[in-house]
Amino acid sequence: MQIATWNVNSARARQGRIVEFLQRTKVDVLAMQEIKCKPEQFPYEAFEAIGYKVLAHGLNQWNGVAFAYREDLVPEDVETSFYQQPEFKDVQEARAIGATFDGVRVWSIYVPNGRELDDPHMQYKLEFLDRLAATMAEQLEMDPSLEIALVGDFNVAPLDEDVYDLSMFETHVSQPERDAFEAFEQVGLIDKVRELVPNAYTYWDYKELCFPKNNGMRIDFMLTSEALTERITAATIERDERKGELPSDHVPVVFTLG
DNA sequence: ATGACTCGACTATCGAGA
Repeated sequence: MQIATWNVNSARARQGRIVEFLQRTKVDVLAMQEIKCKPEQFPYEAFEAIGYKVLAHGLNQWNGVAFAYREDLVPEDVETSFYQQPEFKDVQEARAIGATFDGVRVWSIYVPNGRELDDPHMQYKLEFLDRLAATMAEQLEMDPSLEIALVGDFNVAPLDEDVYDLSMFETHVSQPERDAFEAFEQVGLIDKVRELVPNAYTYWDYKELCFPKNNGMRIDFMLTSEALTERITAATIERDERKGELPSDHVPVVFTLG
């Protein structure tokens, strides 16, 4: 079984590339972020034509998360938010969708952008990360044998090497954001992909030739509970997906289970 | 060697992304 995560930056604009990726890799489950549409606007036909079904959660043209999964799989216990997921201005945004595939609990997560260190969105981001870690901790305390994959765009660069030039950044690398990210490790969610694919970026801004200059960031992660981590046999970061026509600014991250 | 952001929204600038 293969699971992937990809911030696609619009499911409609990217449908051709997403379908080609699925045909090429044949991943079983693809967790998407930034689908930028409502469920009724999702381009289901292109996915169904190649044997994939879709679960989408989106409120408007912002955010939005989804799963594409092989049509023989049956998603169970679908949730479109996590327990006490924070709101911004009384709106619970479409930033989380969870479903169990073949016994693996997969969450597609799009962590809010904090914008600036003193922006209200930064407090929202930190609360979002805190609540998410607390929810995962509660579930793993009840059953440490759970196979959980918490994947998506975390909008945090945990290590200095995860950005091309530390002096260019204030957000994504701040200590509060890094502390909030480290909480996942403390509750038992492990970044096995980093061990298998060190020194790689997952995002390059569209602006200022960032990709040709390799001015990137590592902000997309696949965190796994201990039971699931033990099953991971391989991982890739699909850097070539940043090339060519109409790329997303993020690339897919993939792991394989034995 | 060059390039020099993209998407979706009340289609025309603008918010959002990081």
